[in-house]
Amino acid sequence: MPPSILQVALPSPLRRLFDYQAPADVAPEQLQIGQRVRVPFGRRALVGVIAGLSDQSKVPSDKLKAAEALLDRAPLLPPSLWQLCLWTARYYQHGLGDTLNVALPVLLRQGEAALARQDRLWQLLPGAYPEHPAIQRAPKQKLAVQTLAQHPHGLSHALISQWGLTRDALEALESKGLVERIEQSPHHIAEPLPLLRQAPLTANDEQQAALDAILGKSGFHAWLLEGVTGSGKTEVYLQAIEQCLRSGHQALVLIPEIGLTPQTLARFQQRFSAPVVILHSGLNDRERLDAWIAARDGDAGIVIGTRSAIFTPLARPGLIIVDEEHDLSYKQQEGLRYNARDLAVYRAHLEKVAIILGSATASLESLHNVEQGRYQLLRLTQRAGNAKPPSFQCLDIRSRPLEGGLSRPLTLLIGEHLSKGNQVLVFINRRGFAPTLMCHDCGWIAECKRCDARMTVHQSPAHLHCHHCNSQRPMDKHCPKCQGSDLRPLGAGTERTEEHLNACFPDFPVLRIDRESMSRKKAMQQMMETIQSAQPCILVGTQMLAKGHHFPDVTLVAILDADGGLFSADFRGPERMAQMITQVAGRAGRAEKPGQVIIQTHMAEHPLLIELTEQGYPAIAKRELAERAVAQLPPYRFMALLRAEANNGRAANQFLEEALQQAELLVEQHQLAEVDLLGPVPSPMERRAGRFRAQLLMQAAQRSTLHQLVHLLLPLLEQHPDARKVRWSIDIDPLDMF
DNA sequence: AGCACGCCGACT
DNA sequence: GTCGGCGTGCTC
Repeated sequence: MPPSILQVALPSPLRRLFDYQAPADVAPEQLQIGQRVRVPFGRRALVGVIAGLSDQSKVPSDKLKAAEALLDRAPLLPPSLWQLCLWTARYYQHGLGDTLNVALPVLLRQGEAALARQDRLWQLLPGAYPEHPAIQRAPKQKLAVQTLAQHPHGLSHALISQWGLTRDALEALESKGLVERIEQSPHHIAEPLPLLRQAPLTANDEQQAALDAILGKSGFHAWLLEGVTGSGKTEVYLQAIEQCLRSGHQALVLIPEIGLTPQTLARFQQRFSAPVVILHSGLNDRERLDAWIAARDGDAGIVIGTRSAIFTPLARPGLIIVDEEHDLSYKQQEGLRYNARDLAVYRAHLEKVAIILGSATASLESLHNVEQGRYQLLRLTQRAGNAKPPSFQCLDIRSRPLEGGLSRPLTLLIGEHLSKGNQVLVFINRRGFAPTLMCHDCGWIAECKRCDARMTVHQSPAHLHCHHCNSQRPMDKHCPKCQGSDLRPLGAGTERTEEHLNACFPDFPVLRIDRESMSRKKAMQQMMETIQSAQPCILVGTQMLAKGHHFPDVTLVAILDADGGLFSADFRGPERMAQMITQVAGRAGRAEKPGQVIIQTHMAEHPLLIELTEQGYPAIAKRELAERAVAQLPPYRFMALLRAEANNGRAANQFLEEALQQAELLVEQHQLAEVDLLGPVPSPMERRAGRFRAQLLMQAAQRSTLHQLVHLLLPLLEQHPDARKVRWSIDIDPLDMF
């Protein structure tokens, strides 16, 4: 008798499975692990996934309900992706149901059929050609005809936007009798198309060596591709993908979350005629599901997406790429706190395919994996066209007055570069007008009412804004403490720097690039046009400037305030700062226009800055790693962070105190070796959005010890009566301590 | 997490 | 008199 009790993973924070009887109309032989079922749960109906089958249950039979319906005829996910989800839940100590909830597209979580829609295809009719007189004044229609000409078997309606086509243009062509719409079942057999739309660039020696290495191995292999900006990592990706496609496989590419529309994506689409699926935040639920199905069924050759794309199933995986692998956006910072880069490596292992981790400033974790022989290092050191690396220089601003965050010598230097017809990039990692509003009479400072933080001053419209909880309030007119009216913004953010530069250089455009200025969609396009026109201008911006884009006509990069990173309480502070400065610096310059990088600082003799300017990121990374080894910090030791927050400060702390006691007991009972329990301590910013936050840090020399401890501890915490009064979470391999 | 049940305060 | 505050308990 085949097992007929379903153990179902449900979208609920409860870290366990729920038993059900098979649906009345389903024979036990039809049941398989990985199928979705709709089940009654309390007073509602939920969609869950069968995670186990058994012929018995510990639940008394009068409490056992029957599932309402079986939603899939076969398991939803290919075996490797199912394994990845199981592993993710175990490794990050999260419920399987909630993990699947993160991994699956919304419509599948709601019970939608996991089948491609009946495919609507657009196809050229005989007599349609790009020079057809009826479309000579309609560039979009002309483009559509050109594109459809490359798809003799029709182009799926779902993919038209990926090819830059619009429904309107196609419908206009339809009415002109030049194209037709056909309905086709999704798995039609298409004849192979020419793979490339555009010839590859010629690889230089280093790129070729990297490609030879990567393509010379089969099965799982992890490569760390360390390439300075401009050294052509993307070309290595593209040619590796080309070979992957030629062998009939699919490639998965993870990219960081980027505010600016990345040029990289365009290069993928321009190069290949294989369907490229891009999972971006603009997709609606149906489009996302269609892309997911196209990937799972092997209809998409290349899948590109941010963090969550690591959970996209592939019918024929051949290669995984993680671009800018050091980027923090790969780590999810709430709920299931997974790191997509780390999952990607595990997934490549499961799928038995190669993975390329690329970065100009590789994370210390990855460099450590190279040391350990787990990853193999490939280096690209030459910049395209033999462009020289930028020259670094610290500018000591002690006792120099700053205006808009800029010292006089820097302002003069900016003027010089502009007058030579060059562009200038000013990096300031602070949004708003000024980070502080102070009463000049009594020293009062405007603080957030809900956080332990100062309010940031914003202009146009003038208001105070807390960047931690997003609360806003009108600017004070009088000091609430002494009634004085001399309230002054202190320090500079992007708005103030922009204002100052506008005043200094009225003849040159000043373009501000930060979250505010980018929220207007057209603004960004206009800016990109100005930048690409190569006319002299000044770019002022935050981190956003440091990601993705390259600005070939920039010859001066100014970093206004490097000192924050020098005093960071976080042990990753130096690594972050060195990555940031190197990344910003890498945006500038090309062969005939070498870049100059100026770092304003009060600490010009700080060893880290000297090391960075004289030896560069690799030297810092090497020394930092050595220091981490001595200090027994990650990646030489493993961390898990138990966080708690509550409306009342004592509750969070008390919960963690009790967790500490339980953990100490477990360490003793199970003789767990080399474990440190540190805390509980208040979070670096104790109060945020009105809640008090504290944390308990657990460290161990062995990953498995830490895993065991947390695994034993969590059920105890769940049972704890206070567990409902505080919000708590566990973070495995935390990347920041806030 | 949801959702219901249940027992005390200011309102149509 | 009720609407609704959130404490507590449960979900196969």
